[in-house]
Amino acid sequence: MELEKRFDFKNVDAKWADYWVEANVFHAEPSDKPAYVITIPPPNVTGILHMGHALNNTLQDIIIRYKRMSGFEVCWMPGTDHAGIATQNVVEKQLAKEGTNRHEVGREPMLERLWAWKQDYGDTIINQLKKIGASCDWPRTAFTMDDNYSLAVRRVFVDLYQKGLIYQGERIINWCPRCRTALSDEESEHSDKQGSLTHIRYPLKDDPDKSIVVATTRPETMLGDTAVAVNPADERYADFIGKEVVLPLMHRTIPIVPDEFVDPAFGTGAVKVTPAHDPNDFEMGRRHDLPLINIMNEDGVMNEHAGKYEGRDRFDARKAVVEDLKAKGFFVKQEDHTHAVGHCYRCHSVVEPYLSKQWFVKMEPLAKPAIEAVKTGKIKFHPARWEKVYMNWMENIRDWCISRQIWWGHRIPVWYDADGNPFAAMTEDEAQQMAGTTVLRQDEDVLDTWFSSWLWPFATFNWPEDNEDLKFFYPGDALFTASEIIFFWVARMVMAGYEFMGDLPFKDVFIHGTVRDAKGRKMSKSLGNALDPLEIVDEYGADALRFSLIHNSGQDLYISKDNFEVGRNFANKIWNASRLILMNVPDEVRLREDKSVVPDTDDLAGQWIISRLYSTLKAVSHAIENYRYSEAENLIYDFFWNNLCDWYLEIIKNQWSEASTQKVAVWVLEESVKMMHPFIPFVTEEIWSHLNPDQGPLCRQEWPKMHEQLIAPKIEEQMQTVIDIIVAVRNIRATWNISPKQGLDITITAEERDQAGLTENLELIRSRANIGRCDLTAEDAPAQNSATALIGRLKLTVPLGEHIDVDAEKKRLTKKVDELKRNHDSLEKRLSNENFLAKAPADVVGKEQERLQALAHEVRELESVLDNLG
RNA sequence: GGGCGAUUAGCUCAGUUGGUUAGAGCAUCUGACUUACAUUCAGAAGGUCGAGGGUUCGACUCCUUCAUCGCCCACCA
Repeated sequence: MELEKRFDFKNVDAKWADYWVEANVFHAEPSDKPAYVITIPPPNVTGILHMGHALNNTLQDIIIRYKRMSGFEVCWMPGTDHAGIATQNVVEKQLAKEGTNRHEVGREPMLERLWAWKQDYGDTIINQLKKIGASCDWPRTAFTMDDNYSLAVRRVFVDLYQKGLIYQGERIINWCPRCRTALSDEESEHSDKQGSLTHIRYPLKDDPDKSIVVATTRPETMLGDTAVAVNPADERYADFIGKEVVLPLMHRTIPIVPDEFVDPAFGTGAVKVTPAHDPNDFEMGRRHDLPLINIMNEDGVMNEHAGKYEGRDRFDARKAVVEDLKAKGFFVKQEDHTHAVGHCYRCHSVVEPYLSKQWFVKMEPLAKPAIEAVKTGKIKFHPARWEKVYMNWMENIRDWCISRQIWWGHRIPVWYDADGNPFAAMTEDEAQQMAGTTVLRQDEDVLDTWFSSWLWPFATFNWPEDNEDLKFFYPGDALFTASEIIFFWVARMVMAGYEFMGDLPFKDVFIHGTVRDAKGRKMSKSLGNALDPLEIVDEYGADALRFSLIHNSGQDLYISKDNFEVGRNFANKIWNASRLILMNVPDEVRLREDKSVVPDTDDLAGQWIISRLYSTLKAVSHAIENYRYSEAENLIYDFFWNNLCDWYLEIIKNQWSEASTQKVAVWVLEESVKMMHPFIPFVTEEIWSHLNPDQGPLCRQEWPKMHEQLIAPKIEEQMQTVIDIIVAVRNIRATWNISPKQGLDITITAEERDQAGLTENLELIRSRANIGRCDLTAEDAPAQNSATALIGRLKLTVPLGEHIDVDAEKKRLTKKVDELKRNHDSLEKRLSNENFLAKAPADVVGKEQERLQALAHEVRELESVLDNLG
């Protein structure tokens, strides 16, 4: 059996990406195995795979493949989210190109277009996930607007409505004038903007010479003012309270009211009150029974209540109002002012606080068990600090505005009769029965996209239907995500889980970093700095993409193209090492009967590599269980490359004819590809198919069985000494410019107790370091014209004749001795410190004493060598 | 205005209850056409662990102050 000379990752990637899906190897059904379920953030149907997805899905796939191999019935539910506003925006852009808009097209035809769009592009990201090897349960692929899912959404709405947790109310909400819909607080992203604070004079009605000056960041809203407020304790304005001012430009008379909310220290200490356009003003308006004047249309254009400004866009009106105030002498001044401005999280338009009738969910009761779950440790965040972020939000939770004035989504299951009485029901029939009439009108609005996302962990298993899947796969185990959607999604899933399933949706929440470019900027299409994962797959391979991402994953990842070479090189290394082994191991050994038996070997290198294999396996399993993937990868990399390839495969180069060598080599390779598979699935799957054509795919094999007793510290130590000696010889060659081809004689000076272990391995040292004679002696070796190296208690002496420059060697050794002396002296000082002796634990002191002796020994040795060098 | 995180080799990152000689990969330098791999092999060099102070026998690790960068939250117009 031979592998192709060149590792063609493109073929391998395509072959297995297809096979895994077609053979349906990732499908899970309720069974007698324990379940392991992860909750994947369903990507938007608008999405194409970006680096963040690639990282997120790789992390998930590692644990999933690991758990699958470890005997769990693993379910990773794939799917997409309808992403209401985002998707509608995309299709609206198409319409705009055609010179029309959704209002011209009409609701039903627009929905048809949206569905058609979903049909055409909805699978894009799913197909891309397949290419990077995400081992999802593909036949279960879900969509948040599937029929059964929609049923769950309505069930939840009606249920919460009946419990009194959903209500309708007229409030100031975040309004996106571009999308023409309400947004939740979370959907309005605040960022600091350099703006200005405009000071405006409002003259008193009875005494126009006197006036009160207010300050505002949104001058145009003055058109809707219905009062001015001052703090009742503010002496400056004591006389003004109860009086009236004339609103400039509008010539309306409005009262001056006292309100505790006003901070005398800010601005002028007097606030214009615009109840229809500011949440605080709205509250003040309620307290003082002020009228609400809405001056703006849904698209941000001034309406008939804005007087002569009607028909002008809000920012346009802002300028005009300021100009007119200046012209009429009401303008006082404008000063720079930085403040946070809300932006639509989908289209980035400036969000307008807007008075509107919307549906809300009362969140406090839902938050209670969700807080409890994290407090008691039933749900854990990794890293744990994110718990604080979650808690802070949960404990200060505010009601959730869930209605959206768009068409793409779950239509609110509420019907109104002729008098406007609402009936929340699963179907129109049901509503008709409740209403006692067939003349009903359904609410025009749809639900926030997250109102369906938060049901994902159980709605995807056909809740509310009671079924085996749901019983078996709920609750789930882990969730992996970036921090951005902790509030949007993670927190709400926990609440929904407790409210509707009576149990948490997952136990571990793993928050990973954000992928940034080499300069630390977020990768984004608009910046043009985004690396396309599929391009990387094409150029470096899917394994390289995965391996390199994890290799670089600390907090946030700073990624540039070169970073993917690590993964590509490693995959190539795996390929070639496998090729070497497959070339040298006969079929009867490779296909042997006793596949489960660890081969016996009595040579040091064989025992060593097996010991290293199991040391690594143990550490890797442990690291994966603790979500320390980059650590696991380093362990694997170090083992495979530095132990297996650089030493073991080199050592056995001339002993391939031995049966035990063949067995060890093929065993180590088999166990290695299993161990590496979660991280680097494509190349390992391919190699496995050559190693074991008849045992089914590697992804369904069992995780290597641990053999604790084969971890042999003594063997590893012995081998390490051998390695150190060989490295020392190579080092001497490099220092004195002696070709590896030129044989050398060496003498190893060792105490009696160290000789036994060495004698058996001299042959190994000789062949690896190209040594002619290798003497092992307890006597001191002659140092004339020789290079010297110390390896622990051993001394290596290499006579070099004319190759050596004695003065240079003296200089080199002197430098070393000085360094050793420095260490020795500081150690000695520490060991003579009574405090240290008294307070440090005995084993630390003991270790230090041993080390001091060793150092003293080394210093003596080198000094004597220096004396005798000649 | 609050809260959080980061700062370790030229670059990207490790460093698990404080234990002394701080580790990788890439890049750099030197050498190698060795029949698995030049996406390779052998060797080397490179760090007062952001700054100051403190706790301790001992600090990259714990506390504190500061600096720089980044993130999140917040209805001060």
